[in-house]
Amino acid sequence: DFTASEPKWLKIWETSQTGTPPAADSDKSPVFSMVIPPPNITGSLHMGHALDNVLPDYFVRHALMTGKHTLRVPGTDHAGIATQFVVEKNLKTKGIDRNSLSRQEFEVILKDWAQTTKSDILNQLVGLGCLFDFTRTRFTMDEMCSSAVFEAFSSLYKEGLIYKGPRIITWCTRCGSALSDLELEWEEKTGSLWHISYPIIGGDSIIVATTRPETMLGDSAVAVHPEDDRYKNLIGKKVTLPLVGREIPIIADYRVDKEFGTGAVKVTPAHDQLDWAIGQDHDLPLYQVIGENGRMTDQVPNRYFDATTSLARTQVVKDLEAQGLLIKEEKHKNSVGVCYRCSNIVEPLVSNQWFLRIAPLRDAALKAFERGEPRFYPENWGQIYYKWLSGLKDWCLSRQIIWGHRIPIWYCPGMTSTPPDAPSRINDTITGCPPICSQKKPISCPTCGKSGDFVQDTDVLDTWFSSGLWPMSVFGWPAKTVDFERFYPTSLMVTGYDILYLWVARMVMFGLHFTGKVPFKNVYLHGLIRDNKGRKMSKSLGNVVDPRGIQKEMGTDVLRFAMLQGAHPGRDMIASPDAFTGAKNFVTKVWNASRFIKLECEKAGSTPRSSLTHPSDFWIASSINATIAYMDEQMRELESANALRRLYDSFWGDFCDWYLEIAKLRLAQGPRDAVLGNLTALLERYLKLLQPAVPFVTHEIYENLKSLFHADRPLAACAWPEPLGVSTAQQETAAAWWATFCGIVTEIRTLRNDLGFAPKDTCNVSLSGIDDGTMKDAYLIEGLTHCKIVTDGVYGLAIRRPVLSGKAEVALLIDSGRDLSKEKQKLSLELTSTAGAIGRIQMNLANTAFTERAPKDILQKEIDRLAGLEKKRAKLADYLKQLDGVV
RNA sequence: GGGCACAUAGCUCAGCUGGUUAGAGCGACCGCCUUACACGCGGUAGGUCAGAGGUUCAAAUCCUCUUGUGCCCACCA
Repeated sequence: DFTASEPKWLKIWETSQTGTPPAADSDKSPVFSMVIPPPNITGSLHMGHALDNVLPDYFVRHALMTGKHTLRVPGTDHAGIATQFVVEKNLKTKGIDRNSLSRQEFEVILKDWAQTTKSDILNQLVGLGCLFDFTRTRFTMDEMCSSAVFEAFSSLYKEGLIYKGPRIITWCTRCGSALSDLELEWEEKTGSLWHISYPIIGGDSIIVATTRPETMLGDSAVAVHPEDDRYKNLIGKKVTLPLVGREIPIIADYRVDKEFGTGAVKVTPAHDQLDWAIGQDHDLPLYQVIGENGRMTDQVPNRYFDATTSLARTQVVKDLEAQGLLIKEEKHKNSVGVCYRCSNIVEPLVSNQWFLRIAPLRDAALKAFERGEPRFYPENWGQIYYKWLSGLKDWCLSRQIIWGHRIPIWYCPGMTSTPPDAPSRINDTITGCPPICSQKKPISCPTCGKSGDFVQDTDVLDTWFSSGLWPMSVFGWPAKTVDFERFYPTSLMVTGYDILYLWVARMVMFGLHFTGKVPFKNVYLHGLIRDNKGRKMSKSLGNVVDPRGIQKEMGTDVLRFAMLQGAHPGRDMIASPDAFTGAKNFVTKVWNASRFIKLECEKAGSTPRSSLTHPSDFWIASSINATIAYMDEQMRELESANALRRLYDSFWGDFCDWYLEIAKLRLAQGPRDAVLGNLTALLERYLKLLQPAVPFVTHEIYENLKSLFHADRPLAACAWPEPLGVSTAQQETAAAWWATFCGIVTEIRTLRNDLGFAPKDTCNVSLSGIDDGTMKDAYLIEGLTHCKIVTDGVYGLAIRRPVLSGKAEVALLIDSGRDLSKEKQKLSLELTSTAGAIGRIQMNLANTAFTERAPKDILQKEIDRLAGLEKKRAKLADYLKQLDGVV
C-alpha cells in the first residue's frame, strides 16, 4: 500500500525543485548535467525508454547526494519518418488516404498528433520518478530547437559542407523518400542468380550473372576484372544489350570479384551502389529504369513500361529464355535492404538530394577520440565507434516527407530551372540565381534583386539532424545563454548501443564542429531489453512488457530496482515477469524492516541516541562501511547493478537477517536506548544508500520517521553517507566475534534440523573452546537457535560439531532415540572433504617450487589453513568414532 | 567476407588486475503462519566455470585454437 504515496512524492519533488539547480550565481558547486534521449512521439513508452530514464536518474540522484548541482533536461523527438508512418497508418484506419490531403492539411493533423502524444509521453516520464527539470522541457521542433537547426544548416551551407546533387541513394518507394544508409535493415532472402548471355559484336558472347535481371534494361556496360585471363582479350569490345539493343562496352575494373558468378558483371549505374561508383569512374551514361514509384520508367522498351519491378523481372526472364539467352538459373542467398520503419524493400536509385560533406566533421571526431573523448562504458564500444567513423561517407540529409524541419533553402523566381517539385528528381539542376539559405521567406533575391514568389525547397531534414544538435539546442545554442555556458558539455550520456551511430556519433561530430567540444564526457551504452526467451521485444511478437503494468501492479520502485539491478553497461537485459519478483520482495522487505523499527521506537516514546557498544554494532557498521566503499567504486564504473547487489546483500543478509534479530533480543534483555538509537541511525544510512534506486518507498519511510532522524529536508537532498567511525582494531574484533558467533548459531541450527528437532522444541547445547566475550552473548545464541546453553548435567549423548576449523565446538545434548544416520553421513562427508583439502595443501607445501616461488603471505596462509584443517579433521574423526559406538 | 561480444547451478546473472572447499536471486526439496515481513524465517540439494592446448608454484580468471550463440559492419553483382 506504500505505492499509493507515489503521486504525493512526485508532487513534492516537483514543487521543491529537487534536482533543479539553483540560479547560476548562488553557489559554485560542481554541475552534473544530462539530457534525455528524447523519446519519439510515436506512441507510449516501453521498457527501453524506462531504462533510458531510470538508469540516468540513478546517477543523477547519486550525484545530487554527493553535492553536485544536477540538471536533467527532458523532451521529445518529432521523429520524422517514424511519426509520419504511424500517423498515416492511423489515418488509414479512419479511411483517409494521406495523398488526398494537401501539405498544409496533413501538417495540421501531424501537429495535433504531436501535441497529444507529447503530453502522454511526458506524463509517463513524470511517473517514473525521475528528477527532471520540467521547466526546461524541449521538443526537437519547438522554437528553440528549430533555430538551432537553422543555424547549423546555414553555417554548414555557408562553409560549403552542404551540397545538393544527383547521387545514388536508397529510396523507400512506400515512404516516397530517400533514406540514409543507417536507416536500412537487411533481410536474408533466397532468390536466384541468373546467368545471361550478352552477344558480343563481332561474334561470341559473354555471360553475366545477376540477381536482378530487370535492371539489365538500364545497363551501360559489362565489367570484368582487368587480370581475369578469361576475359582479358574482350576488354574494349562491345556487346549488344539484349531486349534493349543498346551497344555497351566491356570495361575493366578492379572492384569486380573474379570468383563471383561468372566473373563478368553487368553495370547499372542508376540502380546499384557499386555500379554507380564504376559508372562515375568510367564515365558511363545513366539510365534510370526504375522510378520513385517502384515501377519501370519510360527509359525501357514499351512492353515493360510501368510494370512493377517484380513483374518486370518475370517478364525479362521469360523474354531472355525465349531468345535462348538465359543460360541458367541457380538458387542464391542474398540480403535485401528494407526500410527501417515500414519494412518495405528499398530501391537504390539516383536522386537529387541534399548531402553533408562529412570528412571535416568526421576527422574532428576521430581526433577527439584519440585524446580520449568521449569515454565509453563499456570501453570496447569506443573501438567500434572509432572504426565506424573512419569509414564514414557523406550523409544524405533530405527526406521527401512532410513532418520535419523544412530545408531552409529558397529559390529565386527569376531562376531558370526545373522547379523543385518536378516529378523526377534526376534532372533537377538549377541554373540562374543560386538558392538562398534563409529561415524566413526572402523579400528579394540577393543576386538579381528581384522580389516575388520565392519557392521553398519541399524536402525536410533527416530527423537525426535535429537529434544530433540536441545536447546544444536544449540549452539555447546558438545563443550564448547562461544555461549553455553552465551545462554544456554535459556530464554523461546514457542511451542504447543500437543508436551509437545514428545518434551518439552525430552528436559528437556536431558538438565538436559548432562548439569545439564533445557534448558529453562519458557515454554509457546500455543493452536491449529482451523477453524471457531472449527475443527482442516487438509488437508483432506480442512479447512487449508495458512498464505501466509493472508500475501499477507492483509500484514504480519495483520497476526501477529490477531494471537497475539487471543493467550492466553494454549488456542486454531479460525482462520476464518473474524478473520483477525479487525486486518486489526487496522493496517490501525495506518497508517491513522500517516498520518494525518505527514500532519499537514508538513503544519507547523517546528519540534515542545512537552509540556503538556491542560487537554486533561494530560488525554491522563494518558491513555498511564496506558496502559504501564498494558502491562508490562500482559507481565510478557506472555499475549500478553491482552496487545495488551489494547493498541488497548488506541490507537483507546482514542487517535484517542478523542485526535486527540480535537487536530484538537485546531490546528484550536490557537497556533499550542505545539499541534503538543504533537501529534508527543504521536505517537512515540504508535509506540514503537506497534512495537513488527506490526513491518512493525510502522517501515515504524517511517522512514517517522524520522526528527520529531529525530530518529537515527530503531524503533526495541529503548527503551521501560517509563511512561510520569504526577503528581498524574495532573492526577486527568485530569480525572475529562475528565469525565465531555466526558459526555457532549456524551449526546449532543445522544440527537441530539434521536431528529432526521441531522448531518449538528447546534443546540443550554445550559450548566449548570459546572466549568469555562470546559467553556473554549466550542469551543471543539461545534466542536465535531456540536452545538452552548448559554447562553441566547428564545427558545420554552429545552430538558435536566443529566451528571454524575446530577452534570452537558446539554439542547438542540429546537423550536418545534420535535418528543419527544423517548426522553420521554428514560427518563422514565432511571428513572426506576436509581430508581432501588437507591433502592438497600438504602436496602444495611439499612442492619446493611452491614454497620457493609463492609470496610469503600466501605461504603463511596455507600453513595456517593446514593447521586449522588438521584440528578439524581430528575432531571430526573423534565425533564420528563416538557416534559409531552408539549404534 | 570483416569485426565485436558472450558461453559459470534448472533459469537470470555476479565473480575474471591469477591465490581458501566458485557466489546471489528465482525455481526445487525439508521444516516452520516465531508478535516487521509467508512478498517471510531456518535448513538442504544442485556447478569437472563450453571443449582442447599453453603460460604459471598456482587458472573460472591470462594466451592460442576449436565449437556454439547473439549482435554489428560490408559495393557477394
